[in-house]
Amino acid sequence: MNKDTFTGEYRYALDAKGRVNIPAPFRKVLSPENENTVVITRGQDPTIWVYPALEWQVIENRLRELSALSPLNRSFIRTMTRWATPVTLDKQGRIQLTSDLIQYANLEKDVVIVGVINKMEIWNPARLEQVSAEIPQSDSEEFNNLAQSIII
Amino acid sequence: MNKDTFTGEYRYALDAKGRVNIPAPFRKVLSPENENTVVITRGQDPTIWVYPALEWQVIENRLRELSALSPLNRSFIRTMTRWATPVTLDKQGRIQLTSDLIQYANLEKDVVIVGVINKMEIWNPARLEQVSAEIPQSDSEEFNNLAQSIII
DNA sequence: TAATGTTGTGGGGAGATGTGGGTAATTTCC
DNA sequence: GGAAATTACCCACATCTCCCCACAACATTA
Repeated sequence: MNKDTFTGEYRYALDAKGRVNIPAPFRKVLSPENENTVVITRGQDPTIWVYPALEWQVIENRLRELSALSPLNRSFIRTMTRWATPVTLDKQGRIQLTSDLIQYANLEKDVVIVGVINKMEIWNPARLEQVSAEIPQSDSEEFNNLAQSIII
Repeated sequence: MNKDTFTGEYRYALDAKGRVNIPAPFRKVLSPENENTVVITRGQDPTIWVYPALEWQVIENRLRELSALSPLNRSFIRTMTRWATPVTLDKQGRIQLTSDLIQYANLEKDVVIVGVINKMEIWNPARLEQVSAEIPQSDSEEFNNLAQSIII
């Protein structure tokens, strides 16, 4: 099985302390070098992105190359890092979310965790449906072009 | 976890003596070679920049390489070094700010500390929101290009 | 069916963390 | 040199966070 590659969708409950389970199949492919640590941050959609620690370091290294002299770069670095928090899985395989991220993703009790190859996304189920409906789907030309460029 | 690399955002209170807490997660990644010492100085935005002592030495070396012959270089070197003050964390993990820097960053009781990879920034919360709103964001082409080249 | 392990969810308690204040040492100014 | 002000270091304590244990539901195997 591919290491650090996540696919599939799972439903869990966010508990009163703001903890959420990482799906057992995802825990199994999370490579040991991550030391049970992931980085949670704001996604581009209203969702929480969950990167394996190693994968996030790639982003960090790229950010480090950017000079802080340009205002645009400073702002970009800040928006990227501002919401990023490393968290470690507890003995039960859960992570603790920050209240800001819970708010940002509109999470309530029930959440959906989706594997999107190199990271996971934590969604409010209703929001996920909403966004999925808005975005062009299989009937759109763009979607077909993408599909043709990747599927073999 | 990456040493001397800071991400995330934390809220603290500046006390009557001008002291602020360094977020516990940041203290944990601050490598021992820094000997609990950081350098605080004026940021390019209205914020206080906080460098680990080691990282500041890298900056100093770069400044040293800049020729002092050009007036522009002299001015740049002067503004970077003029306000730079090394401070040591106390037993509780706080640092003492200088009144000049507090004024420069418009700090009042509540402050926000943001990790931006190689340093931290101490902000007046209102100022941070203001600057974030001013700078071209997702609607700017340049910003999107940066995002596409870095986000994975 | 019984036994055993895995998974998801809840909660309690020890230790860490954030914040205020006090006292002694040091500096500043006349 | 001495008084006043500032700084540096230490202690106190309420709150919160993280780590551990518990347990029910389900799956797996003997």
